[in-house]
Amino acid sequence: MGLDDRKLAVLRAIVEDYVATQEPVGSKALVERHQLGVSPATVRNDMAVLEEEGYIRQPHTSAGRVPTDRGYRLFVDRLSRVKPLSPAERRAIERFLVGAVDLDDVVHRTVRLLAQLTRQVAVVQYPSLARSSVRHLELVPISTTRLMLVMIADTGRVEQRLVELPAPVPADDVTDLRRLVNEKLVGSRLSETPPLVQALVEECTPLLRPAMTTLATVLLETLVERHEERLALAGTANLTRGGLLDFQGSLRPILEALEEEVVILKLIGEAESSTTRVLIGDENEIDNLRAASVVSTGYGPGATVLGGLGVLGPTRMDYPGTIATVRAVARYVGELLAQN
Amino acid sequence: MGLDDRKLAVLRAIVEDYVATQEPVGSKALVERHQLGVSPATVRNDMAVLEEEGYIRQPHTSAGRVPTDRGYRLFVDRLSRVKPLSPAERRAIERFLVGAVDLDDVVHRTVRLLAQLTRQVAVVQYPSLARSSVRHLELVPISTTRLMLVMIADTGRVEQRLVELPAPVPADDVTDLRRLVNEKLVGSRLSETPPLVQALVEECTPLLRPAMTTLATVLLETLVERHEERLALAGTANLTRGGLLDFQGSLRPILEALEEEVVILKLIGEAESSTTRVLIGDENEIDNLRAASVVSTGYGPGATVLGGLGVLGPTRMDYPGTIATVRAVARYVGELLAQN
DNA sequence: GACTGGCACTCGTTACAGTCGAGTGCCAGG
DNA sequence: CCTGGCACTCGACTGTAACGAGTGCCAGTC
Repeated sequence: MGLDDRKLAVLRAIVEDYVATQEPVGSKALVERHQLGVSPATVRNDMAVLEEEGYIRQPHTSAGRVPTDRGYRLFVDRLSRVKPLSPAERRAIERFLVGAVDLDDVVHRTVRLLAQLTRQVAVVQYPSLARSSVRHLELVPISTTRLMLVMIADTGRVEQRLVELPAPVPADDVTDLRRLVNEKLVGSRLSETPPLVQALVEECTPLLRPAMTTLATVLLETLVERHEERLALAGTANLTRGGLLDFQGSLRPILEALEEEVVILKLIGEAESSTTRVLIGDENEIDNLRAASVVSTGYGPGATVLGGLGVLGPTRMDYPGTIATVRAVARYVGELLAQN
Repeated sequence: MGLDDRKLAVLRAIVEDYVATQEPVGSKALVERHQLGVSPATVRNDMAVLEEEGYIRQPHTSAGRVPTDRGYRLFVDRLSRVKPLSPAERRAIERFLVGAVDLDDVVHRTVRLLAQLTRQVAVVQYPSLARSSVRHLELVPISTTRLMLVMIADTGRVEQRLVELPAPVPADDVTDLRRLVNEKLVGSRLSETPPLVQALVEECTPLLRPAMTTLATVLLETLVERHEERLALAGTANLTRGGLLDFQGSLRPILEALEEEVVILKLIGEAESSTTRVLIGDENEIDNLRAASVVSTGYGPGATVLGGLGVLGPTRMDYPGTIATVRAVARYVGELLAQN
């Protein structure tokens, strides 16, 4: 039941035309626009087979064909090659990312750039804390019983947290605490800190013990448990392109899903290696996104993955172009962070 | 030309019914649902006057009447009184905001709460830097020629910025720099820092002068010029309620405006006093938001205003309820920040 | 003078019938 | 295996008619 080359060519043509025109494509139009070298009737036969196999479907009898999720999948896997970016796009990327002053700035610029280039909704995860290491810990006394804990990660990410001490702690002791936590934790990956923090408490002088214990709790909470992965979003207005035909008429579920940061993080944050992932319609595990496709990849300096980024759009999207753009942007951001 | 009491009552009834049903309201339905004590014909005459004066209009001949922006304005100014919140709502607010661990958390919880209670798009500005004062400045050496500057404001806001030094600076000098900037700047409002920073450079020992100069530049940039006002957004999915009838059919312009943080900040950040502002449709200066209304207010501990918050929705919204909720949330957040 | 009941009128909505045409499936022939 | 031809389907569009909510106006009443 294998599909011969011509049937694949027909499928490719259908996907390309449908993506371009947003209208069901018929056999006649197909042979006119592509050099298939056969007649419409032949194409119709091929279409019948493709439909039987579930790669395309008819919205109604006597309408043209539309790719199914499965059809897009086949297209992405076997029928398309990644388009190289145009020089203009490359320049746009560089121009956009140059001059970012801090991490926030980098992330914001990236997400806007991605939205603009793909004309879709873009998402960028901040460099994951779990994959960062500690560059410096700072303790700032707010009052005698309150400290502000500031953690600076090697990615430039800064996290802060208020620590309520069980009893007043003099300034000198704060200095000691600061020295201790820095000596022990600086340089280690956040995912590896729990035992180190534990050790800190145990090795600590009795005098500092109570304060260190609370501090340790907050540290563990902030750095490990409360995996506070942040993300930035842009381009939601692009959802309205294609006038409600995409997304089966309602943006509601999409917008809802986009507000659930946790959900989105799961989606793009799973990238362990830096391979590009494409999730098409149904393949998506989140119900609200069954009408959408997601193209995502990991980014980071060299081969390390610090976080994920990607775009979300209608299943009817320009996959080759989108994939190329997502990859390119991820690579540039990776390089940028490497200079850090 | 004055509108007598009954005409005002008719207008109020029209606004209330239209907001509730989202359908043009006719004279018959009006007398049935409200105790106006007159016949439909009389109401029709009143309506004719109201229409002449521009408070209501007919979508088409032989349809009911719909309030105009001007009608809503009159309603808000003179015909409605702020609804007290239900105990359930008060409890919701408290429950939602209790347990926030840091400023980010407070802001995020607030914006979600506001979106949920009003069922509209909510926006919360982070406590404005310009109105905060410096609690502590930290300098973390990254390399011999790079420092991470971390500024902690009294509102709990933390800003960081990379400083590229013109020449290597030994650790001891960094300590000196840290001491100097803290001595001079801690406690002062950010808007008042420029002369202080200037003085710092001038009074500085020749040895530290070059480093201090660069540091000063970054300080001024970060703290003053680059008024980096941040904001949080939630509830965009609520725009889709009312099925595209609101916002004259297209969410596009609204979503676009919401992505322009600068624009939104202008909108809600202008609150100098903590009075509630209501902008209805056309009154809005941003073209993209001509089909929407904005209810905003300032918040902060006591009478000081640290930032703004508000909601955005269709002109056809429950103004009394929304205003009450926005005010209540702002008050709670203010109290929360006062405990800080 | 203000209100009311009655009535003709408007116009959007809905239903239904008819036409058009894109696109199909199938079949007989090359 | 491919092709041209043909009958068929069914959505999109058009035109007509009936319906009804809602109005404006007017003459009559308190």
